[in-house]
Amino acid sequence: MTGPAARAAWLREQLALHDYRYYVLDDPQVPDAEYDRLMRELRQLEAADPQLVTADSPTQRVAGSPGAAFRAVAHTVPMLSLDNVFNEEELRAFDRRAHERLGEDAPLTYVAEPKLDGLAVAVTWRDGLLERAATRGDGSTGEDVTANVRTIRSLPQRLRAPAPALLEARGEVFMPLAGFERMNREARERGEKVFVNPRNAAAGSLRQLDARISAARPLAALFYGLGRIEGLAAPDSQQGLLALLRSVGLPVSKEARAVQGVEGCLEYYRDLGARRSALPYQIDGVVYKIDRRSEQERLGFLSRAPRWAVAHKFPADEALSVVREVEFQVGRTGTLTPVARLEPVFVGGVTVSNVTLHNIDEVHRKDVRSGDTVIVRRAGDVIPEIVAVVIERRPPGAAPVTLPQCCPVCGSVVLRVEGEAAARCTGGFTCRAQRQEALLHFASRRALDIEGLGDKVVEQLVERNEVASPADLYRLSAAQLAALPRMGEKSAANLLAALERSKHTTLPRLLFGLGIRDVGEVTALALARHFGSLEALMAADEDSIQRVPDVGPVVAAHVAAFFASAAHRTGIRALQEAGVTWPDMVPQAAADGVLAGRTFVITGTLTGMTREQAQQALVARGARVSNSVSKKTSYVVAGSDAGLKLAKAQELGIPVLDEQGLRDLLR
DNA sequence: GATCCTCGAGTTCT
DNA sequence: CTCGAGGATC
Repeated sequence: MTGPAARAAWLREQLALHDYRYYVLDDPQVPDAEYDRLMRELRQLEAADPQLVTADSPTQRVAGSPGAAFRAVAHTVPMLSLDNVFNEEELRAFDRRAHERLGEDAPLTYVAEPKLDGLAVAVTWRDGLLERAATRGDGSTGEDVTANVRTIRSLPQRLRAPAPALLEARGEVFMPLAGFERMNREARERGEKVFVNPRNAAAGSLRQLDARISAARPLAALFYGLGRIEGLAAPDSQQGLLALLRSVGLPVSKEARAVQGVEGCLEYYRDLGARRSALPYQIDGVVYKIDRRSEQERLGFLSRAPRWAVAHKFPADEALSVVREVEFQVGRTGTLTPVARLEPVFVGGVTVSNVTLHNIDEVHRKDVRSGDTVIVRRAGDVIPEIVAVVIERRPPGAAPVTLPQCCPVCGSVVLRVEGEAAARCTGGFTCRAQRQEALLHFASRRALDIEGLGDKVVEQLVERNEVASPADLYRLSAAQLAALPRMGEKSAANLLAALERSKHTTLPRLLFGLGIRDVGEVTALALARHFGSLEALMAADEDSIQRVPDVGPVVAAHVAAFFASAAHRTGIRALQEAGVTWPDMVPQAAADGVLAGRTFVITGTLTGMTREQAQQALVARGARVSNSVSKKTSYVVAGSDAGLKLAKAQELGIPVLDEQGLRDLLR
């Protein structure tokens, strides 16, 4: 692609990037005039050749205009932004240029600091008293936010002596994560709107016209730069500046550190990156500044950024994308789950094109519509989510998503039980999607564990009407399997062997695999233990099923109804006839063993054994193994890379065992 | 009746 | 991992 088409694509990309900075980060990096210039050029290209117009082109939307309600403040010394580097190579190039300009061969001393995800501010103290605070704005003029900044507790109204006659310090106002989450939780409880991320929360709080509202917001600030200073010589290094700021009582990052050369910078970057999620505030990268002021002065400035400092960004974990459509998937139990199909977007290190919206209420709460521009996040947790819709960019005429009346797969009526979040297809096993998902569940690792029977194979088998129920799987021939696409003789033989292996199973696995509503792994085990055999369970009435621990009226009714169905009874007989067997279990009332009465939670990665093996070893000794940490948990076994569960255990003061500790205990 | 503890179900990508 | 909801407990 060359010529106008390539240029148009480039312009769209640039504009999207600026939109992202504007809407998501609230931190535009180009003046409005530059944005307008790019937009004008794109419009001209598209007017000359309408074929160049794409649906997601920024020319196709209605623009919103930012309001200005605060008094303007001119910055005597411009507030510059920083140039960004996104990788090691670009950082090396930056360092090389600095060396060349300085005519210096030895490694340079840098001060490395976290780049906070907040709002840059300039705060002035005259004779030690806080006089004025301003946002960066476009760099030469910002907004007067003195009243709001005064409410930030970590920021002194009066500097500690000896304070210079005048000090304009520059820093970042931000919202610590704990405060952000608390504030959003409270807002949600009151039914108010929540903030998309800490950055927007900080920006919104600072722009509050009513300073009493800002005062209630958990804002904080850290300082790192100098605007003006009078009555005292400016420090001759960045380290000296940080020391001065600290000495007059201003908050300064504890993470700031002097490092030597590019290698020192990279080491700092990797270290901070690894600890990023454990920091109490959100950061989007690292800033390196050449330490010595004499060197800073010799390097000077580019048009709008200093040549002696650079921001090294972490890969973004939020990005903008466009919703192609919202589809409804049908699950094993018939649940209709809305899924947003997105324009593929690279976020958090992977390309995301599908995002679940959980249920229809969630869709309406976030008000996601086809064609909407949305903010997609894939943060520490793996599963991407739609954080919010950028309302300003909604295409005209976009209609709200509605729950389908009929199942999109089989056309059966969709029913939504009053008070329940989920809507269900009533088709049961007549619905192809439900049959397919039920088979996949039956074959899954924790059920019959049929290796090689993945979604593609099952989809084919169901589509060709070769398999309708689990028992049909065991009647498949090598020839039938080998006829499937992407399935050769070898794979077919492997799958048959896996099917053969799966015939020797256990009662809990079978019960789980049948897919009775509300019967998962744990409940299946409890039922198996209590009744000992499938026959005993099938013969039991609702009341006796309720006597199983943790089974109440709802679950008991589902179990009884399942086995009352003639189709299910036939299906089970067919499985037995196909040769599926499982040993009966000895019914046991309560567990005994050395660890009886103790509850364990296993988290993280173990090295010498799998989590399943650890679980079995514990259960064999009479312990309970649960999935969630609470006051009732006796021990948490934490392998490497343990996450929130370990944190929760520490918070609740629950003893934590490492892998060795677990071994000792088992011995 | 309220609250806490669990379990179940659904989901993404490499 | 998160959310919703069932079950147990006070």
